[in-house]
Amino acid sequence: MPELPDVEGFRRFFRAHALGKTVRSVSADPAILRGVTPAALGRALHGRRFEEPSRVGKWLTCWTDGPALLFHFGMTGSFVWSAADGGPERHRWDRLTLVLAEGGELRYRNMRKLGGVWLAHDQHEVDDILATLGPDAFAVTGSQFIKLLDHRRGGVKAALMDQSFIAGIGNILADDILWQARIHPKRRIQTLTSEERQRLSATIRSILRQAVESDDFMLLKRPRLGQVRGEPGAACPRCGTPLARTVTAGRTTYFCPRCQPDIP
DNA sequence: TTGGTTGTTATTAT
DNA sequence: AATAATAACAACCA
Repeated sequence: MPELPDVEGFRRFFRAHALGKTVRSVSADPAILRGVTPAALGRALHGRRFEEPSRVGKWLTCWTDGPALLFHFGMTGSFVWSAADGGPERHRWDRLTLVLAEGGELRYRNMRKLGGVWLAHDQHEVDDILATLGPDAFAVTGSQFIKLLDHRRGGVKAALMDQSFIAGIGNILADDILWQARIHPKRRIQTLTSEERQRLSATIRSILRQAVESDDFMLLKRPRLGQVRGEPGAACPRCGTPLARTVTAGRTTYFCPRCQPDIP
């Protein structure tokens, strides 16, 4: 599922293929566009040149020398590049295709229709779309995060997944982070010791850094919960204890009952 | 055929 | 007011 490291990969991908390139034409599935029609999007982007794309949380903002395109990848979104000569054919789930004047097509593919594509005409409109997001989970400093925790009550996993609290962490990453930091997902934030808060902060930074650098989170060599989650009879990669399964904020949650004891 | 999956939003409850 | 729980959305897979 696209979480922060995946979207950071999409940012680099977009940059590698579209930076400095000019839009010749756009074709779009209206079902994936938010607040703009395919025709209006085509008019807004025609002849525009892409500038440096930026990311906050799971959102990607692709600026041109005019308006900006914003992407959210939902649970199944990705980018596909098709070179001018011999690239892959268009696919039924390619919801948006940017045909570039210099050759090639950059496609936004999304099997389902969660997520979407927005058009913003200026910085103010971009800010409006991203207004509810908390600070980016990878950009936030340790002391900023500790301060955020001071003002948050309730379950720790629910907070990590709350995009308005901190942006970029989804269900899979949250489980991995809490397992690595040895904190039970349902621990109340008020009950976390300052040592645990520090450990949580450091773990977020370390896991996100490795995930972003590895380019492919699933290939990370370090022991991770994500390597075994979902397997029948899954055991903790650290101690071999059978993993426990529960539901938090409506999402399946795996944790090690031995490494992550529940302290009320 | 049914249930499970996941990110976000909306709604309702605490 | 803030947090929690739940359903809804979409579409595939087992």
